[in-house]
Order: sequence, then structure tokens, then C-alpha cells
Amino acid sequence: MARAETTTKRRMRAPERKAQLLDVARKVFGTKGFHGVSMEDVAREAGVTKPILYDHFSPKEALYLALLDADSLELEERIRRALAAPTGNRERIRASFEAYFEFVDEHAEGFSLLMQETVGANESFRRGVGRVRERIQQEVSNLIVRESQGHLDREDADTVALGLVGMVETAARHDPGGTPERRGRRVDTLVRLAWRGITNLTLT
Amino acid sequence: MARAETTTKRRMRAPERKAQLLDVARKVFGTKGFHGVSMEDVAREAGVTKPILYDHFSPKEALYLALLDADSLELEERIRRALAAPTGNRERIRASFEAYFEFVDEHAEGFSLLMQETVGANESFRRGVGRVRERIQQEVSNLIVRESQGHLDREDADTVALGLVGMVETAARHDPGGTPERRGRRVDTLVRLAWRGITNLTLT
DNA sequence: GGGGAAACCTACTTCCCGGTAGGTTACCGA
DNA sequence: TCGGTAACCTACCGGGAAGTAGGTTTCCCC
Repeated sequence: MARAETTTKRRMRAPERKAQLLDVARKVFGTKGFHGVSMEDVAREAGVTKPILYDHFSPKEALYLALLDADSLELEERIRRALAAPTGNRERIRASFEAYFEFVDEHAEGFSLLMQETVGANESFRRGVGRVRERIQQEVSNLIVRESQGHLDREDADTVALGLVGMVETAARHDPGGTPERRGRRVDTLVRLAWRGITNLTLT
Repeated sequence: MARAETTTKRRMRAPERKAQLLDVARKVFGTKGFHGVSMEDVAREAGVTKPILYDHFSPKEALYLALLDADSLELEERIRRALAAPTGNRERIRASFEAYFEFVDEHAEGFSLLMQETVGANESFRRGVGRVRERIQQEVSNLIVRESQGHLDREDADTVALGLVGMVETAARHDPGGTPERRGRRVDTLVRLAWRGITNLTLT
């Protein structure tokens, strides 16, 4: 029986192949984790053999890093946009929370795993994962310092920002999926929690 | 040069050896991660050979699980105690936050890795790690429902609890160490953030 | 249409690591 | 003191996965 169109084995040009390999990698790494997937697995899933995969990503870690880079860049971009919106602060918070939830839901388990994976002893890897969170934290911290009008110094703002990011991150990853209503309600609750906390903090 | 007393190679009885192996495992897994450490590594570090290690923990996953169980049990116990203290709610929050920070600091990197590690495709492993957080979340959620006197239903309380746990977890793991003063200040800030948020939430 | 590059494959090598079989040494209790 | 058991070791097996050498097919462009 012939394969479906989308998975038909066919020759591809380098850029297309590379993109496809990334997609496949996202899928399999997302479900089985870095160590649970061999290069052979990725190649097979893509309908290709190992050397082809190695033509594009070598060594294995490079594949994982490329994936992490691409996805985290997108997440950062979304959050940045939400935080920079020309609206009130409460709306900014809500929009950024929503962006996070949406992103995690769209990428299902994949991104979650990506973010928590421990790839061997390699220090640079952990740094890489940590930096995603840190950059978002910075963004939030800047906003807080700016908007608190002197009520919070940088150190406290950093703490608050980290706490908020951790809050959303954890909540968004936990039990992803579910109806949009359910998600909306969760976001609502968290926004209220955060908003009350922040305003009272920055005004006192 | 002779080894220090504590690392002198000597025969041990089973219970002592087992405990030592767990300690060694905590140290190496904590720095290099599950996949970054071979059973050989653990054994060598303990001044023993593989079969001995396998006498106590087999297969490799069992060693990791034993570690996770022991440590998470202790953390849960501390948090539970803090939350059950016969004090005001604000003090409970502060005590539990502090307990979390202390625990993470004491176990340095180790526990952090333990909690975020993805051990292969094994579903039960991820569940195991997730359950630690969930049990703490439950504890917090119960408290919130009880103390909010009907202002928050179970679903919202769960969300708030998860958010709070995630907040503390993330903040505590980030950049551990540092002076006690610094830590105290962070805890302070988070407590204020959480407290204002919760009270306003449960009273509205 | 033909030459050359780009895409692709088969078939390895190599190494590491989980796990074990079977024998040896030290200790303890009768 | 001596027998037995508990602690320990050397030496190995088997498998799986990273990474590569070298050849083959397809396609594009001159």
C-alpha cells in the first residue's frame, strides 16, 4: 500500500530536508527525550538514512540544540510582543501568560521536555536551556522596574520576575491540553493572583 | 598519600554500604545527570566494584528511584510540617517557602537535577518526578480551600497552588547558594508577592 | 545529452555501558 | 579454631548507538 502524500519518500533539496528533519526531531525528542532517541530513529522516522541526517546535523547534540534554539526563539518572541503591547499592565500580564500557555499547548509535550532535559554532563547545554528562562525573566524584570516607579529595585524585581516566570512555566506545562475554556480559566486565576500580588507589592 | 578517613577503603556491612552508595549516587547524578553517569562511575567513586553496587541496586533505574524517593520524601515532610504549623497563614507561607529554599540549598545542584531529569522514555519515571510536585501542590491546595472559606473552589485552588509551587520551585533552584541574607531577602519578596496575591484573591 | 554536483544508500567500525558468572578474601559466631 | 556466610573482586558477554568510508542514483544546468 502506497504511503500518504505527506510521507511519500522523495528527494528533497537541502533546506527542505533540513527543516523536515528538525520537525521529525521535535516530535521524537519531545516524546522520548534526548537519550531515548537514536539518530537512527530520527533518520528512519524521516524516511532517510543516518548519513543524510549527519549531513545536516552533527554531532547529535547539534540537532538538539538547533531545535531548542528555534523553539525558544519563537517563545521569546511571542512573550516579548505581549509585554510590549501598548496596553495597560494588567493586560500585558494576561497577554504574556496566555502566550506562554498557547505556546506550550501548541508544542504539546515537546517543548516541555526540551526545557527540562538534562543532556549529559555538558555544561553548555544546561546553560542553553537556562538562558531561555533567563531572557524572559530579564524582559519581565525590566518591565517591573520601569513600571514600579522606584518601588522595587533591580534585585527585588529580578526575584519577582523569576517567580512569575516559574509560576507560569510550571502551570502551563502541567497537564497541557484540555479545552480552551479550561485554559482560559487557569490563565484568569493566575493573572489575578499575579496582578494583586504585584500591584500591592509595587505600591507599598 | 593516604586517603582521608571518610574515604578509606574498608569493608562495610550491607546497610552502611547501601547508604554510602546512595550518597555517592546523589553526588554524581546531581552533577552529571542520570545518563552522564555509568554504574562503573558510581562504583568507582564509592571505592567499590560494579557487582557490589548491583547487589544493592539493580537495575540502574532502581538506584535513581531510591534516591529520588528518599529526597523527595524529606522535602515533602518539611513542607508539610511548615504548612501544618499552628500559626497564621502568612507565617505558614513564609515557613514553607523557606523550607523549600533551605532544602534546595542543602542539596545544592543534586535535587534540582533529580527533579528535572528525564530518564529515557520510561513513563513511570516521569510520573515519579511529577508526583513529588503534585503531592506538595495538593497539600497547598487543601490549605487554600480550607482557609479561603468558600471564595475559591477546588479547581481554582489547584491552579493557585500549582502556580505557587512552581514559583518557589523555580526561584529556589535558580542560582542556589549565596549568603543567607540574600536568600532571606528573596524569600521575603516572594512571600509578599504571594501573600498579597492570595489574600486579595480569596477575599474578593 | 552529458558532465558534475548534490542527494542518497549500504555496510561497516568502534566504543561504551549495563549486567552477570564464578571465584576469592575477610569476618563472625559456635 | 573452624565452618559458613557475607562482602568483595576479576573478567567477561552482548547489545546498542554514534559516527564514517566509499559507492550509487538522480537531477540540474550548460
